[in-house]
Amino acid sequence: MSERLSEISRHMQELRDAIELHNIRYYELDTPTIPDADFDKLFRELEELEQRHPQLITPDSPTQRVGIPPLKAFPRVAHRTPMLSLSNAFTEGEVEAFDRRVRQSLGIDHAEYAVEPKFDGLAISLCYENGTLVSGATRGDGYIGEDVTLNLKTIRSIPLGLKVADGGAGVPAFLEVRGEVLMLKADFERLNRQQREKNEKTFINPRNAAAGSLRQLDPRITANRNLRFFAYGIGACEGGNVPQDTHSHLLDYLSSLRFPVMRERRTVTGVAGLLEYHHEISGLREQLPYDIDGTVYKVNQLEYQEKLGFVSRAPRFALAHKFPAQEATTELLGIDVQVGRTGALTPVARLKPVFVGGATVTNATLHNEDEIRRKDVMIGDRVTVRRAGDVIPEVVAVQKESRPSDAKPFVMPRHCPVCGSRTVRLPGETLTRCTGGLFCPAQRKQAILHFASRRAMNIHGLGDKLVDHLVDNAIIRTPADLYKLGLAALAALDRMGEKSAGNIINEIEKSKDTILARFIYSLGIRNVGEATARDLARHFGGLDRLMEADVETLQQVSDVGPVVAQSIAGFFGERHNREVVEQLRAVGIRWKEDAGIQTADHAAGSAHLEAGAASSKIAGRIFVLTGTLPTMSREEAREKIEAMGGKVAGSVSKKTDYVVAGSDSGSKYDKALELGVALLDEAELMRLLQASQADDSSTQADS
DNA sequence: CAGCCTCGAGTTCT
DNA sequence: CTCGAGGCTG
Repeated sequence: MSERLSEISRHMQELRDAIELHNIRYYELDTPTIPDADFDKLFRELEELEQRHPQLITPDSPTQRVGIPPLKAFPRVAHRTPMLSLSNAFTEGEVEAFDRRVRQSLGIDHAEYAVEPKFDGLAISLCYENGTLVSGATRGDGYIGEDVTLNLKTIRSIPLGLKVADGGAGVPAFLEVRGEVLMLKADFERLNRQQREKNEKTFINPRNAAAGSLRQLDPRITANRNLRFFAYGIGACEGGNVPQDTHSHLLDYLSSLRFPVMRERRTVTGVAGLLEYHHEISGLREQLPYDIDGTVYKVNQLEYQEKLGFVSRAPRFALAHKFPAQEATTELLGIDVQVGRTGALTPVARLKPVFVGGATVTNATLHNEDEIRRKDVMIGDRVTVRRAGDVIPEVVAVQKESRPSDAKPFVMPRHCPVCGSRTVRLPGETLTRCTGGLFCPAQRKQAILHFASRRAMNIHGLGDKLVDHLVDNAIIRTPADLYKLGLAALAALDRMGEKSAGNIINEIEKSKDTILARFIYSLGIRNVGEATARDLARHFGGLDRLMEADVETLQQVSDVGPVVAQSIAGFFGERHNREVVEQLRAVGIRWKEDAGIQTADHAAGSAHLEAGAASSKIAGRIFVLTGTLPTMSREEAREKIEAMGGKVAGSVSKKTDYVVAGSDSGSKYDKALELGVALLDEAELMRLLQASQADDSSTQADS
């Protein structure tokens, strides 16, 4: 045995030496002597041996060099001035609104704009000190980017040093140039051809190719990718003869420093000028050598720009006018029917895979029967597909003129495709439902998944594959059964190691400590979501009081009307449900109960409001979160706001007090502008939170 | 009773 | 994110 081991050890040393040799040849001498595939084979063999004999791994093994995620390989750098995103407009109406706001704020009749195409590439920032390029970084989240200086230096159109025409006196002490790195369409095609020949993965579009190329750890690879750079603005600057009057002069200046500046830029006046330019560029789109996704408008006078300032994370003086979402046509291969947690049958279009808006789309929801009828969709049709809101695929329309003669209409099944129970569509409802209830495996699985979901009992690692397996093999039937699972039973499943089985058992155990609101939500009572579950928990304070409440008592809770009350009473009226709840309690799920506030719900609510509102700008106020915040998730922000007694709503209305906007915020941001709701960014929110926390503790200390 | 505001539910892809 | 529908308010 030990002799065999020493033999293996020797072989591993040979592999290590060979790999290192090829590594050096490849990276330093640039003359690889064996094909990449053979190299990979050696590497994999070593990896396998190391996996089997971990005690034989040496610290100098080439396998130890890799495995560091490339993301971490680039140092993070803070931008001197944040790289903000632009507000988007999709319609002419939105562009008109933008121009109106600009004119009103400035008190002028006609605004002049610097306009240019919007490149579909990566925003970067280049820093020059005394005329020398010292660093370059990606946009990142706008505040912190990745330092990719070495890679940027390989881009030939980026000047490494600045030569000022006036003889050198005018070189700025510091200059930050902003622009876009991109790959030309032709270079993208060529690169993909090469990648295919080398049997390496191809890129989806020029933007991804540019991003991938810029983030190579080996600058030599970047150098071979033929990336381009175009400047479009200036961040921070000190000294030099940098123009102070207009944006277009700034671009002329950058051009004089030999930065590539796009040829299609121009200045126009008023909405008419903006729209005409947009139209013109749309027409040119196909012929341009690079991808663009719209046009950018900036108020030309720098003085005006300053006056307009910023809202949240976007300048008020600029707008990105985007082209409409790209559409594509494909074939509708069939319509499947999915069964949801509440038994709702949802028709889903199976499409011949088609590339739209940056992703390959194969499925698209058709929502319900009425939707299918409205769009007159038949199986076998050619359909137009687009990604709505840039994410969710949607069937836009049917090309009726090319409908094949054998196209079949969709018929909502009379029986559930999963359990065979009858399906019903109640009069006045749009949804068709399976009547199988928890007898239906689809509904049972969804119920368990809902129970375990993050916002309910938060059992990490219990995904749909595992639930499928557990339910199909009759290992569990109800959420309560989860808590009776043994380690042995779980580890015995295929593809489930001892370790991951242990992790899940652990997570299940952890979930036993919870709060009443989560528990109520986790039961999956129809029409009772997170918000209602919280209201119920607050009102009743204990589970027994909730379970015993009749329809009338339930309706005393705010936001609970006859329909919701009936759902709740109906749920607890079923013996099966009461049994599951009993089992869950018996198995050790626990939460704190209190007396609740069964009378005068609204009075208690307003007392709460008064207590906070006296000193706080948060308690009782309604917040809406949108976009990606720089340092925390929306979820974290919500918790912080709620901890201070604030309320977080899902949509913006007149009642909204604050909209907290991050980057890439969407329609909610626009709505906030429209309604004149106060906009905050993350930093402002944090300040607000801290201020009211200070108030809170001082008032508490006083009393 | 109408219209507005919220909440619930369902969904896709990387 | 979007749609539908429940609940509240004027």
